[in-house]
Amino acid sequence: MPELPEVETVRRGLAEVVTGRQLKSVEVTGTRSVRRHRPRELARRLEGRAVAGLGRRGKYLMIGFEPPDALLVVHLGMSGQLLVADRADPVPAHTHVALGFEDGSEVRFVDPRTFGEVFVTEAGDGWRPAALAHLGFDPVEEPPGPAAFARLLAGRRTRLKALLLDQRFVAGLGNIYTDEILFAAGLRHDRPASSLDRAEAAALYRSMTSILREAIRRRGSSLSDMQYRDVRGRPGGYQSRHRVYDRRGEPCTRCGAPIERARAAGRSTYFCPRCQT
DNA sequence: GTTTAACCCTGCACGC
DNA sequence: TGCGTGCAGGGTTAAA
Repeated sequence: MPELPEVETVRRGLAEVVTGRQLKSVEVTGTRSVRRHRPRELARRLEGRAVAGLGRRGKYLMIGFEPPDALLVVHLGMSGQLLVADRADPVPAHTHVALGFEDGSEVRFVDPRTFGEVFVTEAGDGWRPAALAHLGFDPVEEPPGPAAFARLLAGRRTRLKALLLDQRFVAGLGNIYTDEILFAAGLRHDRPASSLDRAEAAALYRSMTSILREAIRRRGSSLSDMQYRDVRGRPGGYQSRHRVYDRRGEPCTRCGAPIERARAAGRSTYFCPRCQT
C-alpha cells in the first residue's frame, strides 16, 4: 500500500519521463477512478497541454500542466500504480485511465481494488489546491521542526497510532511506516499523544523524518506481488529494513522478544512489547 | 473531541 | 482440486 516514500518514488520516476511532454489524449475506462468527474471532463481540461512539473503532498501526487493553473491529482489508494509504457504495449488488467503523450509513450493508472482516484483541480497558490487543504504537514517537504511538532502533540489526547495515521495531522503516513516509526522511537501505539515528554516527542520526530528519508532512498517498500511498484514496474527495497511490520512472532531485532500484533485505529499494528513503552 | 464501525473493492491465504 | 470465507487496507462518513 503506497505511502509517502512510495508516492515520492513514483513522483521522481514520472518527472523524468513526462516533464515538458505534451498530453495528447486522456482515455478513461474505469469511471470509479474518476468519480469526481464526468468521464470526458479530464480530456476536455487537459488534452493538448504540456506537463510543467510533478509535485506531492502526503500521499497525493500532482501533475502540473502549463499554463500552471491545472493539476491532475492522483491518489493510489491501496493498490494503485502509475506505469509508464509504450502505447503499443499490452494494457494490463484494471487499467482505468491512460494518459497518451505526443511521443507515443503512455502513463497508465492501474488499480485492481479501485480505492485510488484521479481528479483535476485548480493549482492554487504554490500548488496548494483547495481539494488538499485538509492535509496536515508533509514530513519530508515541510517538516515543522521538533519544537513545533512537540507543540502539535501536546494538545492531543488521541493515541499515537491513530494520530500518525490521521492525514489531517501529518500527511503521508500509512500502516507500515507508523509502526516502523513508533518502534524506532521506542513508543507504544496506544500512548496518548499528550503523554509524551520532551525527549519522547523529539525521538518520535527524529524517527519519523529519518525513516521516511531512508525509505525514499531505498525507493519504498514492496511486500508482495500485488503491492507497490515504481513507474517501470520495479519493486522497492525498504521492506528488508522493516523491524516490526508483518513480523508477528519473530524476534525483535533489538531485544529478541517476539513481535506482537494488536488492533489499533482499526488496523493491524505490530510492535515490540519490551522495547516500546 | 475522540473512538469505533461500516463502506467501497479485489486478490489471496486458509480451511474443509 | 475447488470452493467458500475472512482478511487486508486508505479515506470518508455516520454513529456512539
